[in-house]
Amino acid sequence: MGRTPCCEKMGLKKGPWTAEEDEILVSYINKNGGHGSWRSLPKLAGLLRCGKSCRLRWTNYLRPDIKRGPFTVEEEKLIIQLHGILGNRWAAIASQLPGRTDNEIKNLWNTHLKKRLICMGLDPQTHQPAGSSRNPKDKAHAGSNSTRHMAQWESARLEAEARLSRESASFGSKTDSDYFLRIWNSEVGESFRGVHKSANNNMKSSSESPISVGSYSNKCGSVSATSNHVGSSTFLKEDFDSSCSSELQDSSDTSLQLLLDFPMNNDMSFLE
DNA sequence: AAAACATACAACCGCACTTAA
DNA sequence: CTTAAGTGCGGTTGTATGTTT
Repeated sequence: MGRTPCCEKMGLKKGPWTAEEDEILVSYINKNGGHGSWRSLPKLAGLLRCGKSCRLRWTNYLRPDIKRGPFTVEEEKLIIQLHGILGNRWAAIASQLPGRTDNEIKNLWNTHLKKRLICMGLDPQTHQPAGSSRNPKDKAHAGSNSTRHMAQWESARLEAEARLSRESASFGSKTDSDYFLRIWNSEVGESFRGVHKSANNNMKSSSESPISVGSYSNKCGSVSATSNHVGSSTFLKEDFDSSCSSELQDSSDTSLQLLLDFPMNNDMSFLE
């Protein structure tokens, strides 16, 4: 159907935003209690930018709730975990990291995290050991990782719900279970359930489960325990030695560990 | 000191999806 | 139902900055 350009291209500015432009955009949005129509915003605000550019600048940089500064180790771990589940769905991943934008996460992934996975000998797309899916058949197979994983998710969800109802009277603080349910009920879980739906008919019980999350954590555990060629991948030692072997310090670590250590054989004893 | 190279990140582009007429 | 506008998203590029030679 052929899209028309979002704006007249002639005479509109491109490239980096100036402080003046930022100020105009921010004050316009503040004054009007929102951006309204992005398309008409530049004209109304007096900016020589297209609406798309304004939206991008606002959502990725000027929004007041944006958390700037370096990513924490926990955030990086979470991104890797979520990427294993969701793939390159940056917006969905960003929705689990308050104050972080999809663009920021995408940049982090492309500049740091992807390399780390490669250094660890993992395929950054499938989170499988590199070279394990050279067979073209495996390419199609890779798409079913989440399919195989969904039974575990579903089981874990049911377990968590049951456990939560048991514990709800005695716990006021965050537990593994409620964190799991929070994810399950979030966009991530929603996305996963979407996969579940579409793949439901193809679902077969599988004894082995080389799913992304499970195999990833296992790989990390074994690598950090045995690898002699860590080299530049300090990530392995610093992040995963601590996360895989030391005491968990807080609920977020615990929650992450829940995902990292997701069992590969439907053994849900970790929930007990 | 300067050129070459590498890295990080903001911004752009185009496609896909949603919604309203 | 069809069509086009509006918006969101992911891939990619351009440029500023840092590092190495």
